[in-house]
Formats: sequence, C-alpha cells, structure tokens
Amino acid sequence: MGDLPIVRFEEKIVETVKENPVVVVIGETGSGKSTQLPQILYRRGYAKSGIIAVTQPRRVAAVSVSRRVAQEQNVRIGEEVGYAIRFEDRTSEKTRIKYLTDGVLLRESLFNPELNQYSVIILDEAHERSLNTDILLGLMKRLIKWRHSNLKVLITSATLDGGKVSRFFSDCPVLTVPGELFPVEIVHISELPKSYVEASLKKAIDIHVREPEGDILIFLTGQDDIEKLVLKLEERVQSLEEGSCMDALILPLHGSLPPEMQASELACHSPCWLPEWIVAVVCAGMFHVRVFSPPPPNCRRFIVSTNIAETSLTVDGVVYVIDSGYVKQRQYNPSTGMYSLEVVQISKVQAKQRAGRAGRTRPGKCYRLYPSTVYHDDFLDATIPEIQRSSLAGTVLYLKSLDLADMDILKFDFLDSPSVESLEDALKQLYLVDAIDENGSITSLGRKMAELPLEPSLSRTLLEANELDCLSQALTVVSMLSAETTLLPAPSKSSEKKRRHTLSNLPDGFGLGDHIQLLQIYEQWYQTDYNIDWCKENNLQVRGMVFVRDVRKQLSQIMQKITKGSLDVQTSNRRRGGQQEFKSLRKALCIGYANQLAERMIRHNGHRPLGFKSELVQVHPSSVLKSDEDGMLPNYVVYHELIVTSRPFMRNVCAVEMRWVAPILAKLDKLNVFKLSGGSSQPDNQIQEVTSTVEKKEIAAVQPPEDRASMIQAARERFLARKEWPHPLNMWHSLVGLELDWDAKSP
DNA sequence: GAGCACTGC
Repeated sequence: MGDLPIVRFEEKIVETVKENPVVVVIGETGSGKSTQLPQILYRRGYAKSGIIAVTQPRRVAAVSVSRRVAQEQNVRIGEEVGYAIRFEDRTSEKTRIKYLTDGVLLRESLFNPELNQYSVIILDEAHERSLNTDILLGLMKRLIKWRHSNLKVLITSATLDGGKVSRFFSDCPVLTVPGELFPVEIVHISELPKSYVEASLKKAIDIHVREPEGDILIFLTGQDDIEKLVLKLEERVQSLEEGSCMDALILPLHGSLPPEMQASELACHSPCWLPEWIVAVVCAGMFHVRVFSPPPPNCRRFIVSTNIAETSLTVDGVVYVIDSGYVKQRQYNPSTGMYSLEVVQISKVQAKQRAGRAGRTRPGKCYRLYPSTVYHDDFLDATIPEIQRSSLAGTVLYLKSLDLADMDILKFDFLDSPSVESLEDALKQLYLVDAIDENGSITSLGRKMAELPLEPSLSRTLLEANELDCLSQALTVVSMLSAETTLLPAPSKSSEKKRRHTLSNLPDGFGLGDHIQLLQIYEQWYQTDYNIDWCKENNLQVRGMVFVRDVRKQLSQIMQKITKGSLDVQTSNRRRGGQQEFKSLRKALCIGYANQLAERMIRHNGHRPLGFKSELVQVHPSSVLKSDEDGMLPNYVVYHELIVTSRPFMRNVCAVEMRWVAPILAKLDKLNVFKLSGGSSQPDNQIQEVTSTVEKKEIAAVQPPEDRASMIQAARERFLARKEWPHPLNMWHSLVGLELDWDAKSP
C-alpha cells in the first residue's frame, strides 16, 4: 500500500495536524484516506495518549475498512485495530485504531460527553451529510474548545464542500489529496429528455452497439422504473442481430431485491447482517462491496440501479455510466408532520460521485441525460443535508440530554441549521410525550428515553408499558417496528397473489391495529423456537426477523439498566385469550404516540391528525384495523407514520380509547411553543394564541413595534374565522366545515 | 383499496 497517493502527503499531513486542532482533508475516491490517515497518525505517536477513532456512515464500511487496516498492520481484528457497530463490538484494551459508525460514537458521547478516551477523531465521508455526521460536526466544534490541547479532529469531505466545512471550523486548513481514479469523459445530452427511461434505453443500446467492452451502470430513481427499463432492454437486446455485438446480461439493483436473485458462492461467508446477495470485498486500500459474480466472457452487463450503487455498493467492471440526474428522496414537512418520497434533481456532488463510478478500473465515460447548462445553473452544489429533511424529535432530545452548557436548542451551531419550524415541531412533539416540561427542560423521563436507541414515541411507549406491566409485549412491538421495511419482501407483480394468500395465514391483530398484529407475528415465531422455515412459509424476510430479535435483546438490556430492576422481558408463550389482553399495551401506545394521534370525522372514515396543521388522512389500506358493524373506524387512533403517496396515509395504526386520549387533548390545548423553546424573545401571549409560526415571525419582524398592533388584530380575526383548523377541544363545532372540504376533494 | 430511495443507534 506504500504507493497510495495519500502516503506521499504524509509529512504535510502530520505537520498540519500538529499545528491545528481541526483539519479538513479532501480525499478523492481512491486516495486511501479511510485506511491511511489513521495509520499515518498512529505511526507518528498520536495513539499514545488515546485511541484514534474513525467514523463511517455505514456498518459495512466500518467493518471492511477496519479488516483491511488490521491486515496491513498484521494484527488480528479486535486487537490494535478494531471496530464497533450496533450489536457488535470488536475492540479490546489493546485497540489503538477504532472504526465505528457515527451513530455508535453519538451513543458513546451520551455517556462520556468529553470522549476523552480518544486522542484523534476522524469523521470520514462527512460530505454525505448524514444526520449523525452533522450532529457530530456540531459537537466536535464544542469539544475542540474544551479539549484543544489533547484532541485532534480530522474531517474528510468532497471537493465542492471543503471550503464550507473549513469556514465552519474557523477557517481551519484544507488539505487536498488526489485520488487514483482513471479519467472519466463527461458527455451531456443537448436537451432534457421527456422520459429518462426511454433516454436511458436509447443511450444504453447505443453504447452496446458502438463502444468497446465494459459494463454499463444506469442510475434511475426507483424499483418501478428499473423494472420497466430492464424489460425494455431485454426486448431490444434480443432484437439485435445475432453476432453483431457481444452478449448482454441485464441486472436490476435496488434495496428490496430478494436475496435469491443475486446468489453467489461467496455469500455464505458474509456476516449475517449483510443482505445475502452482497459480498464485501476489500482491495487496494479501499473498501468496496462487490455485487454479483464476475460476468461470463464476451458479455456486457447492464446494471440498472437506484442510488444504492452511488456509495453503498460498487460494481466491478463498470466503464460506462448513464446518469438520469434524479434521485428519490424522503422529506419531512414539520408543519403537517407528514413524510413524502419525492423524485428530485441530484446535486453536483452526487453527479460527480456517479460519474466516478465509471473510472475505477480504467478510463470511462459518463453520459448525463441533462444539458450542461442545467447542471451548472440548476443543480445544487451539495445534496440538502438529512438534518433539513427529517423529523428532529429524536435529535433534539439527544442534544437536550447532553446537558451542554449554555445550550439553547434553537441556537445550536449546525453546519447547516434546520428550520425554526422543524425545531419547534420537535419541541412540541417532545412535550406531548413528556420528555420535556412546559419550559422546554428535559424531564427525568426524557433522560431515560434518550438512552434508548429509538424514536421518542417508541421509547415513551416502552417506559409507559413498564408501568402498565406489559413491557414484554411493547418490546416486541417496538422491535418489529424498527425493522418494519425489511420484514416483508418487495411486492412484485408475479408473486402478488401468492403473497396475499400466505399473508392471510398470519394473525390479524383482532382488528385492533397493526401493532397488535406485529406482536402476534413475533410471538408465533417465538413459539416455533425462531424457526427459519416458518418465516419462509409466511413470506417474512429471515434477515428482518433475526434483526428484530437482536433489537429486542438490546432494548431489553437497556430497559433493565434504566429501571435498575429485573424486568419481565420474556416473550409471551401463552395461548391468546382475546382482545382484552392487549388493553394495557394499547394504552401504553396511546401515551407513547401522544404526538401521533388522530381523530375520526363524524360521518366518514377520514381522520385528522391532532397537533398539526394538517389535511385529513386515511388509514392505509394495508392496515388490519377493522371497522365496526356500521362500517366506521375507531374514533381515535395512533399512527406510526404519516406518508404522502397518492394521498396522505397513516401507516401502522392502532385503535385507542377516548378516556386515554382526554389528557392528551388537554395538553395540546396548553401547548405554548414559545415557552418550550426557552422563550427569551417571547412575544406577547395574544399573538401566540392566534397566529401560526410563520405569522408570528412576520409580525415580530415589523418595526417599530407599535405597528404590530394592527397585524395582531388581523391575525386574531383570521383565527376566529378559521374553520378548517379548530382548537383541539372545540373541534366538534367545526366538523361540518371539514367534511364539506373533504367531500369537495374526493373525486 | 395501495405500491416505497438509502442509511443508522
């Protein structure tokens, strides 16, 4: 590995690190930064007073890079070089270089905020801007002030973003280490295509017919488009004259592919937490994950992929990349509490990353299905960071529990701040689940919740379940929800009927809700002694169920620790006695999901989420929740998630009772976001009561203050006239208006 | 009566 580019910069790196507490390292793909930076610092004695930590956004990366470095150091993994990821800690007293996921470092920081076991912290792949990396960046900025004499922080980033990170850390030095990629020729299309599936098809066939050998990687946005393109490619390739060009192998690649699609003889050696169809391979100082076995001779592979191939997976042999310029992104709207999955333009960083996939083994070409003017003028420099696209309840609770001095959550120093709306939404949610009091201070309950690696509503459910003697059931439900997306195999048109048939053999939660069904499914599996075949028979993903078991074990241990008692966490083995048995559990869910509560309209089955400025939503049709003899759904439900697809839906819904809901309504009534946020600049209470957050900010900005009176009056009039957004306790009065509204929207 | 990118504690 002596000839990796980064090694030539050793003196420069060491010198800069010596002089500065924070250094940004721009290391392009192939520079060997992930493996070599820690080894350089280790050689120069930086591990004498502490451990060198290297964070990674992904588990696979933490494991495979550390394996590589252990090999280079000629030690066994877990000795001088080790790694720590959830469920697996391969470190010992001897460990000097420790790779860990950024989530694990955040957990460690909860119990040891100064992180004083570490002498160096390297935040790798910071340009990916994962939620956890962003929190760590903010924490590092504070930590450097406390520990400026004995802590070094290195941050690796992409070219386009290095300057920004450097400015964030008081203009710290930026070192650039070239990569070892082969040149990639970029070709832009002259006009935006009408359909990028068609455009990709045309370009791919074009390459296949004209260009020399080398695999083609095509970036699309989702499973649907991928399946469409795969079919069309197969058609077109078959219609080509035999012998006119080489053979073709067309392969889809996305996260929900069933394992059997990509069977490989090496797969059985991969760790259990990896999807069976992926094999981790480390070579040339870089890690990558290899997909598929090598292609047959004289055959070109067409890999049609989501952005999973952008960073998470590397396909060997790719020489041509076709980039649609789009990606599917999940976004959270803090004013409605809804998630949506939207197709959006990629950023320049992403476009560069995609192009780089063509130059790993030899010079390559990247065909962009968008004009270069669009790239320069429309594309954002960097992807919108996750912290600006997610619900921040968990993040805010985490930061509150750190007890940082002079901590004002609205002023926490983020590289990119989330919106005020988003932070206020988080505070509101935390208040409803009793994690903070009406002044925004963390409660003792909130501290316990922060120790659980769960969203606040789920950790609140566990703690309440413990009080109500149904902890064992709640542990199961919460663990099942943690793995929910990996439980059921991806629905594909051909297996649709079969899947439905087998699903009907599973329990139905007595019609009380999806949480109850999840509980019953796990308990049935438990009764088969965790039989793998039972999962297969019922079409449940084995990997997902095993993950649930691991999560459940971890949560049980943390609950034992938090409550300092021996708890009944055993999975139930009794024969079910009926609905009555789930009453306590449902009550615990109601209290835990106080921030995710919805009320049914009088005359129809539309629900209105409480506490959000929101449209009506429907129970997702996949739910097992049953309606009564009049066809009506329960008056009150809690939901796990609001997701907008063709309409807004509540996914994973559970029926709750009015008498449990009443105290939550009272709390919603008292809600005062200004007080929650510390209230230093609190405007007078009349504005608070009658205006939305946006209006409040507008009013507060008016100068001089005397001119605000008329605006306040106007806001009050609007409030009094407002029918579609009633006060929680007066809601019945305005239901008629809502129903009319709803009917007008229905087709 | 619908359909969903990718991570992580």
